[in-house]
Amino acid sequence: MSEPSDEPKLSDVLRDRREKLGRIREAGIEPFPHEFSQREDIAEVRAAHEGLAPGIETESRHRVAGRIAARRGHGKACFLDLRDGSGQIQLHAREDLLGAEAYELLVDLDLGDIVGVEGTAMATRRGGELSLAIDRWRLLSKSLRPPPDKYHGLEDTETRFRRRELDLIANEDSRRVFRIRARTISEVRRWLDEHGYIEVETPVLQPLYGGALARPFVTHHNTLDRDLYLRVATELYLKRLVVGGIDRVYELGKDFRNEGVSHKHNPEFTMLEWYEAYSDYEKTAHDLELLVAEVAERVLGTTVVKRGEVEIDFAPPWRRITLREAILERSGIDIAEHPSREALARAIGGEPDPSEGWGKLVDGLLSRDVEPGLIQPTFVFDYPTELSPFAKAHRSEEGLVERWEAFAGGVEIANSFSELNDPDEQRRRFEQQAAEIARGDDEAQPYDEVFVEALEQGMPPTGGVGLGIDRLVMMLVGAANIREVLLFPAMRS
RNA sequence: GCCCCUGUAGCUCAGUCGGUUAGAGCGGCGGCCUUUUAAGCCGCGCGUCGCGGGUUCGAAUCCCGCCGGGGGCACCA
Repeated sequence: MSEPSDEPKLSDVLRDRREKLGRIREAGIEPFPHEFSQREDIAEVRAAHEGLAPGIETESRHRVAGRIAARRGHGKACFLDLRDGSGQIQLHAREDLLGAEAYELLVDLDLGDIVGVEGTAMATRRGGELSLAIDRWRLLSKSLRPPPDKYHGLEDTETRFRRRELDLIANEDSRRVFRIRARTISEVRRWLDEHGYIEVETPVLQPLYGGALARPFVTHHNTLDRDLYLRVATELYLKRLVVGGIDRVYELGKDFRNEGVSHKHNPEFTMLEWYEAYSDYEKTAHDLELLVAEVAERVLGTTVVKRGEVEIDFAPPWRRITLREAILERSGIDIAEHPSREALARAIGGEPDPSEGWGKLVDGLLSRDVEPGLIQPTFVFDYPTELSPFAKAHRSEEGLVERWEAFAGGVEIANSFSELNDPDEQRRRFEQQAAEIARGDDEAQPYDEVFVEALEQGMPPTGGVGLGIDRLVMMLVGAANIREVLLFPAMRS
């Protein structure tokens, strides 16, 4: 659908618009003028005349601009729907107000053309719809391609995702999703800023990747003649900043993981990570439920969101359960009774993949049996050490680390731990990861000496959180697919 | 990577036990209409039936391959 403009055979629709453009130029009208200043947002005009009684014609003049979304002609008058970024308003165009020539040119416009108009506010007699009775107008940009169907909108998913501009033109639902996304990100920032966190930017291109169990994208720096990785997480750099004395730090940006796409995965996605010194995973859990509830309240006006038929309430406190209990509850398997890889594999019943250690098997139980059932916001606490190379050992449970993951709508939305700050223990964890790599796990962590040395410098006890922004937005808008909340999601091609 | 489904006009879709010239609504074009609301009325179909090959007297329809999309599996803190 992205053929060049000199395609050999234009459809009649396209040809007609080209011809119309020619006629406009011949008439001495510039179809792409430079500006249309001193206009009001359509939403402001609407607000100024809310509740105007049917049949009333005011003297109140307004100047607005936007795209023509629909037209209903009546001979020597017509109605146009004009939409800008703030909203939509009806225009009443009458030949007696505009003059014959201006009226004819207006009627000759196409749906999708962008115009600026001036007129007085009125409400129609029967419907009482607020309208502008226009007496001046000007073409601001000629549209050479037809807009999507004005009633059905644009439904083809491929076109909606590949040509998001058409989706935004056609579908109010889509416009709403991305307004909510923007407000969500801004409210998350505001919450962190107000709680004393410093926002930072760390490298996206990294000589060594780390901070998450994931495969990276590899790229190449030409003049340095070396491979670099696109970050899979911001974790290790942010903790170095905590070592540096930034006690409350966060970064909100893209991570990249070389993985397949699914309804909850996109190769590049927006992640928030924050770290608070002198804190632990109990505190971060409390902060997360507070943050999400406050953001939902500010963005949506409620902590309750609908997801299909189900209502999810983000008001704290969220349910808390240990990983062991969660798995026992959903699968009947008590992982504590099967401490070896072989025993657990036997309990599950499948033949274990040689690249899967005990931790991976536990992880499999979690994502297959537990995660889909966690609809109301839930913290799952206390994970196997093997799965969490950067989390601190549990203060009382052998073999576990102080880590939780938060789930809602059957999807993981956040992850947190009491950060490991013992450099020697961190070294041992990296060695464990090396063993996983040797076993064939290509998502294990490469050894990062600079990071360990940073810990040797001394890092205070710290709580850290990663919150998946796309997934949070999915929850807030009730989307079942991550692509609905990404403007330009990854597509096969 | 595997399995299933799918691709028809600018948009939304019908048509597929193989059979005349491929249809509808919206949009577009021409005409009527000065308070409509998916405005209405009259007339006009604007098309590489995803692409390539095959079977057949005849293919949108059946077969094979390719490309795009969707769903599921796998993968994925």
